[in-house]
Amino acid sequence: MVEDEESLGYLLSEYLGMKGFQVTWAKDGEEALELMEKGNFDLAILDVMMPRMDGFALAERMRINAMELPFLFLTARSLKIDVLKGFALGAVDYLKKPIDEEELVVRIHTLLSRLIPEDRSMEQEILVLGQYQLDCKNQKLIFEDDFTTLTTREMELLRILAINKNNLCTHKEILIKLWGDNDYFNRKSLNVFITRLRNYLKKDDTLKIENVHGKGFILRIPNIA
Amino acid sequence: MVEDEESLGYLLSEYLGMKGFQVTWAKDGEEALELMEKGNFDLAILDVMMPRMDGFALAERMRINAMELPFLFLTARSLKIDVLKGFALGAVDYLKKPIDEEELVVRIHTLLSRLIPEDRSMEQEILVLGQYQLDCKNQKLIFEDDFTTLTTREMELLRILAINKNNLCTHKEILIKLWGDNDYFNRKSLNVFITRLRNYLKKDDTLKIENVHGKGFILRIPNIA
DNA sequence: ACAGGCTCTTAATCTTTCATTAACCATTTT
DNA sequence: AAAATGGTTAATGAAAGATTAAGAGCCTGT
Repeated sequence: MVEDEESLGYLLSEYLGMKGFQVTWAKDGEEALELMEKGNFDLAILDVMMPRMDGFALAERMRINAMELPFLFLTARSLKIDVLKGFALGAVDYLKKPIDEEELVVRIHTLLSRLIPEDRSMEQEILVLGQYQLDCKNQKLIFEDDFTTLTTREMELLRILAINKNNLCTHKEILIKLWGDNDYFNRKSLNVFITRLRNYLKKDDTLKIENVHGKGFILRIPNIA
Repeated sequence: MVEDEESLGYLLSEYLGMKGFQVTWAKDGEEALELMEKGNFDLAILDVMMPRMDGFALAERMRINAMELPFLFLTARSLKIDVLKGFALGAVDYLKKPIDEEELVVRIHTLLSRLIPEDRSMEQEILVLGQYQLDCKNQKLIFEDDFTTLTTREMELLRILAINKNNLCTHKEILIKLWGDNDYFNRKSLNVFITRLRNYLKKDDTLKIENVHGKGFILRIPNIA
């Protein structure tokens, strides 16, 4: 929750805590962005009217920093233009003040129940990567008649890159999925694994793991017509 | 849409149809249930106050009949107890009358994008700039078969200009959005980036980044008839 | 219990990238 | 003409990334 106002912030964080949510209260946009870097949140509640960086600007910055965190706005400004702007920025809800705490709670529950169930249980077993094949279940990377046995981490990383081939996978996304936490050391680990995968994949020189500075990686696999 | 009132029902179904939705209008709960039996719907919009069977009762019946159709309520009764009851029944949203049609549209879009999993259009933002395409997620500026990887700042700046194509983007607006602060040095930085973008874009000489002295910049893209 | 593989993390070091700043010139406004 | 604003190019330094090697756990079998 990002809320500059002491009284409302206190009231809401206490109330939501009482209702079983784990709430972290940031008092301005800067603080919020720092906290979000760590990454372990399910939903952000942003006040629109804040002195230094308003909620809209914060949402914009979140997008720029590639935070894939759903957010909703709280605001007294119920002008139509603001509501539309809010949704245009990608908000999942837009609540007008005065906030009714109980309503907020049920709306959060509704949103979370829609947002969290992201089960990827039905994944493909064998992914084709250029001249390679990745057998996820057996953790084999197959090239012609030969194969390498990958470690669990290597396989999971390659699998994420492969599923999103030719599309950016952000550090955050990868780290949260594989390490459960986005910090300095895990990020270093990730680099080591990227190097390993690059080595494994160099038999097919059309495959490239590209880096997008400050953002993440892209496994580039040329599309053959 | 289930709405007993002639005028509002007509207005809304027309408006939503105009906005590209395929709308079926049921005038009471019974009719709604029949239609739902056979029809393939994505979302139900239920008025709460209806004479024979109200929206809540209808939602209850839908649950009993195991219809797994997401629904939202429209109502003039904004009593807290009603809002809570609405969500308790499984509503995905609860909108208070008077309805603002535009807000309704964006809320429906937001809901559908969350509810229909295959919708990846949100992330795949690709803007067309003359002969170029800007792939925002991957930070690529594509020209024919070739592409350049842009830095984050370059991409964000070009994105803002592109979204407001042929319209002025003020320095202030840009600086607040990308740098979070509007001062002398950031402004100098902005100039450097504008120069870079002009370089990237010169393969299509119909594209121009114009300066409006003392105000800001305009990305001019001729509209082809 | 402990030796020997594995696997992952941490460290150390080197390379690359990119936003910023500076320096200087051009253009526009007053 | 002076002052302010805008444009371009290049240098700089901090941050991010790449690579290699060493260290720390963790199984497994004896």
